[in-house]
Amino acid sequence: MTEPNVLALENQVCFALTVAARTTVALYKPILEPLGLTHPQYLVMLALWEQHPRTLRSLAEVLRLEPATLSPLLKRLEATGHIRRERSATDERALQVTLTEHGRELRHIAETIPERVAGTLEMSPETLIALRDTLNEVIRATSATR
Amino acid sequence: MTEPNVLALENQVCFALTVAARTTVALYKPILEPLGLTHPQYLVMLALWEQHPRTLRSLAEVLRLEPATLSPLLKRLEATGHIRRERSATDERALQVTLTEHGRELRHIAETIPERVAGTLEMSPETLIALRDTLNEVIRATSATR
DNA sequence: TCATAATAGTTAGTGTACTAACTAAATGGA
DNA sequence: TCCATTTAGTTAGTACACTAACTATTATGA
Repeated sequence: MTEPNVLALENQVCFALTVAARTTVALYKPILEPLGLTHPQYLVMLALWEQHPRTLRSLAEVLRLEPATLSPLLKRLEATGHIRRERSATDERALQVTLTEHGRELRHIAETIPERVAGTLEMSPETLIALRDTLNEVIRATSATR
Repeated sequence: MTEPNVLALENQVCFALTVAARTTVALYKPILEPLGLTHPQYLVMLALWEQHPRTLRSLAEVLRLEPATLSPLLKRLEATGHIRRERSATDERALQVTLTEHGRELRHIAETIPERVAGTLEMSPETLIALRDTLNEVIRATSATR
């Protein structure tokens, strides 16, 4: 009776998770490059296309990132002309993030991206939806304090 | 007939993937801290417990990391006394990575880790295995050139 | 054999992503 | 009202993770 090796790299869900995340993000790189965006920046744009203006805090919450991570990222997005960063008039502490004209227009091009990515994944829509749901289950279980 | 928003953050598999990877890795942090390891360093240790000594290149391949990423990481693992870095006698280009006595001994403690992590995931073994298999499918599809 | 190509690591530069420590502004009792 | 507390961002420091450019060593083929 040979017991399974619990420490085998191949058996680690977390290893599969980090590698899958990296290889999938890498898939976006050539697609996002023409838009002048990195993948984390693209996620910020998705959040802003859904609702803008919104504060750094609001973005940090939906993206599940620390404000300290987002702060310099937003500065880079401003430098590339995608967004504007300005203090809220009603609350001087809050940083209002607004899409520029350029940032708004990118949405039309971006709309073709999910299909292109899904294409190279070679997986049925059902499998992808199931994967997404399981991942959200993982996120829920691993973020008990939120 | 309302068409689904393909750009909705909630619908992005890649977003769920990166967040799940980050929150799951975060789960390991307090567990690995007593061992003086980060999660990427832990993965290197897993690879070395399976087989050592082995070269930087060999590690980069199984971990699916660039040699440039692993190079400084291994230096940190050497500084904390987990491994030894030395040039191969037969090929002066190759970097042989060997576990130290301390690095070998950590394996016993590490053997309890997978169970503890799986516990907080609150998911059945079957679901976890299915998740791992789907992730490996994603990895395969997104790494066509390997 | 000897120049050329291939291979193995390293370094520099950029961009996340985190924690801890900080500043500034708003809030909320006493 | 005014001081303590909370809230919103920023900065500094550490650690990945990538590409591009580099050095050093080994392999190869005319």
